[in-house]
Amino acid sequence: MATVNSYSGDMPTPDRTSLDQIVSAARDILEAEGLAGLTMQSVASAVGVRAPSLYKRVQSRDDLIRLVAEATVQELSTRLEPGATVADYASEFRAFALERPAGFQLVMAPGAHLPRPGVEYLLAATEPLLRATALLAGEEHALDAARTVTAWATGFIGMELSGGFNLGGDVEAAWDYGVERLVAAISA
Amino acid sequence: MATVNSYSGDMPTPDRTSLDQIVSAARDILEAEGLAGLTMQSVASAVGVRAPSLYKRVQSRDDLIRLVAEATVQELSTRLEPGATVADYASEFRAFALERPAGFQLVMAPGAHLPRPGVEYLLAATEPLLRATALLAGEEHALDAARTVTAWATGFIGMELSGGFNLGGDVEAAWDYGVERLVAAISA
DNA sequence: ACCTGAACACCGTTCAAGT
DNA sequence: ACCTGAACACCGTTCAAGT
Repeated sequence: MATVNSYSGDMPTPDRTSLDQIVSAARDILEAEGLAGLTMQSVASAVGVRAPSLYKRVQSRDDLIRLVAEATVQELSTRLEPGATVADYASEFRAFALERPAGFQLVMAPGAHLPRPGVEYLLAATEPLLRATALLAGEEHALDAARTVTAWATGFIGMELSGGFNLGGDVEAAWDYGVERLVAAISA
Repeated sequence: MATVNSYSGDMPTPDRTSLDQIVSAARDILEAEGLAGLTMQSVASAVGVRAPSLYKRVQSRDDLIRLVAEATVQELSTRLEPGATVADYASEFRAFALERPAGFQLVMAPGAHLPRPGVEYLLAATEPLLRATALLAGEEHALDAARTVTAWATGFIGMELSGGFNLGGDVEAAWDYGVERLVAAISA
């Protein structure tokens, strides 16, 4: 006679985890252990299953990494509210990067052989910046200006995260100097 | 009786490879196969020995990666001749990055858990740029200006390499626009 | 002295077998 | 239907044994 916890013929077993839980655990492991530490086993263990079970929800480790990247851009998008100035946008961009450095790097500077988030996620994140740069540089230079600001901010943050500022000096002051100069540079 | 090729007691066997050859092979593999493809076995096979032999010249895979990063910065340094303008410097920087994208990324945007080249290598590479920015921005802003230019160029190239320019538009024109604006921005 | 095979503890991934 | 152990082909690294 079947008890509540035993197998009862053809009754489907309840799911022991979910894709959301897997991606969320993967994001935390990425920040704590780096990309090399993001293994199928570590993720599986974090959500309470064995590694092979992950393949029910995810096609491969690369697929999981792509989902992590997409969740990261999506979170970034919600942080970058429309209506902000270019300086606000840059500030929020940097704050996010310092909170989730590994995720930020995965999105903004992935290695050549790493999966990239779908274009639609990147477009959503750059939308509000484009509106801010249009105000400064004019509609016809909005894209160039947005790229210039994004490139600078991404490069700056990357150097900051990888300790590239070992020549000394005040990092905050260097950021403020850069924002000020960039904004002036793209203003028509 | 011993022949030429057989072991003759205590005579040391001639080295079958060298550290230079190992690092050089590793750099080529990095570009061709990515960091994940840079395995001790692939490097060993490229230089004609077995993986365990590499540990005679290299402490670990991470140590080898550090040596690769340092050789890459060193090559970059020799390319960045003193006396160049900021625009020249940026151009050469980008040309190098497009030739050795994986090495460039390893040096300029390493993940948090990757080995970094020693500071002396980075200092040597930034020296000529500091002299160029001093001419434009004045001695007291030379460092801030150099960081701003380097951050922008690194970010731009990173976006270019990772396909971040999928919103369309002319990448060369965007580069020229950025250089022009940056140079103007840091000029006193 | 340098190099190697064998071994160990890990990876990602597949698949038949369990419930 | 979901989950698992066992298996396979890989990793990095160590070490005793070969020359």
